[in-house]
Amino acid sequence: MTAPLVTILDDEPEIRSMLADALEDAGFRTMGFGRATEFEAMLKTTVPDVCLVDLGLPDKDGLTLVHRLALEQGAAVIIISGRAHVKDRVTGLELGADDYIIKPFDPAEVVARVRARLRKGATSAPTTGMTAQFNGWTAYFDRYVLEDETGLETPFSHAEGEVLRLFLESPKRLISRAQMQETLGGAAGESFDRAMDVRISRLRTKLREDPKNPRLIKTIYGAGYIFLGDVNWV
Amino acid sequence: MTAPLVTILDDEPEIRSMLADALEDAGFRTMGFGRATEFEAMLKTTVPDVCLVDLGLPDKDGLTLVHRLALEQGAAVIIISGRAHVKDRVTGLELGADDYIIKPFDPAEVVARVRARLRKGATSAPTTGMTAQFNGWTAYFDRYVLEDETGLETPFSHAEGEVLRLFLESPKRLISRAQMQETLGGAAGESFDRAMDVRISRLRTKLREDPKNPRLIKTIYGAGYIFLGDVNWV
DNA sequence: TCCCAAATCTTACGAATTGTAACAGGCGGA
DNA sequence: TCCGCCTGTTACAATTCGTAAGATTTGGGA
Repeated sequence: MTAPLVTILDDEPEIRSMLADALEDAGFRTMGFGRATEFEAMLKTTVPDVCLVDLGLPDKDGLTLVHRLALEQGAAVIIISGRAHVKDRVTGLELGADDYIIKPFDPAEVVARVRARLRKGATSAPTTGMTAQFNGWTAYFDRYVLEDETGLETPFSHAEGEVLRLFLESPKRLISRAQMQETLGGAAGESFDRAMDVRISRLRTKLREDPKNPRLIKTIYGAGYIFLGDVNWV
Repeated sequence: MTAPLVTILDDEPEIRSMLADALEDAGFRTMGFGRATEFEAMLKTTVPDVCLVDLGLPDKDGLTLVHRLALEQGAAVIIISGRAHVKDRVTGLELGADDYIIKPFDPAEVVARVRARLRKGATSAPTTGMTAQFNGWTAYFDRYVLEDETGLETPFSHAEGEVLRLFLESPKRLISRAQMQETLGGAAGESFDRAMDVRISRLRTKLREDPKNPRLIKTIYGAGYIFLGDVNWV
């Protein structure tokens, strides 16, 4: 199994990146979301291990989201909120949250609490497997190897794997540049997004895409990327 | 099924009764203790579901107690402490506590957090044994010896053993450099972290890894290491 | 249809990360 | 004390990945 996946749902980008940095230093994978709708779209294809949820979301009521998460998904839910009243905390926990952290918080404590949640039971959830098959390819994320339909193996790097995983977790769906930047560039410099293009370019090469006619990774000019391909996680 | 049993370990009688009242109102059974020794005596005959532990005990260090509890018993452990520093909270949680509540607290929140712990089935962490088998190798941590599939023995040092144990405890998962630093030398400066690389290099040699194509310990550039191999602790 | 600005792709290069050999200090046992 | 082992440090080679810059493509407007 690969590193546990922690999702971060918060409308403030600085908080997202601060949490992502701390969690990635601790060895977790992270995915960040600024809106509940994007987050919910992800849930359809991916099963996170721990969900950090900010209650003050612009587009949706966080509490009902928490309630649904706790009920439907096996993931642990940790609320992060500026509302410090005992009443808020109690209702949050009663609705199914596993923990409640008050803003402002120390990233180290968040990491510790995420670890505490994972320690118990949370591993029961069938985390997204470490192998995916698509269009003749097989991607082994534990070994960082991409396998041909003929059995020929091509290694891929961590950076390439991050992109590939993002695609495979949300196939046939538009992935905006910002979204990609978020879950990828967490640790890296925020400066130039050309880095992402290079990653994708390198990934395309390994997937032997025809530059004139990409079959798997399609560019949507001005919007983002879309990964076509019938993905099957094993 | 009977009501869950919550134990309260705190040297202040008022706090004990306040918590007991709130918890019993919520439908739990409770047992109160003013000293760690009494509490430990109880543990021999009874298995609580949730343990509330105050760190400021007169007769024993609360943290080591928490550590033992978390390790040996399957019970959930919630620390209640007057020490509010982030550092205290982090160490408490890292030692195995499931939650950390700061005095003064609202009984209603304690009840909510106890419920949250009970909601997810508490399962005890697997205690690591002294011997592990993986891919033809057998590691004896009590003897500091690594055994070949042919029975050939290679001794390994303490430093190498630390790394190997870390790998064997989390196989097929990305282990970040920071995480490794933490469980190994921790205190040392960040600048001299090359020591870790050397440890791993030496371990690789003993495992007879092919430098160009490591099969067991794989490096993830910019992220950490991953140990492939089917581990079986004995 | 043609043109242009913006967006994206690709290549080359260099900074940062990691591997490993060699050296040095420390510690314990003979 | 001497000797051997363990372990951290240094130095240099190898690898990865972001950045810069030029090439190419896209989409809208003339």
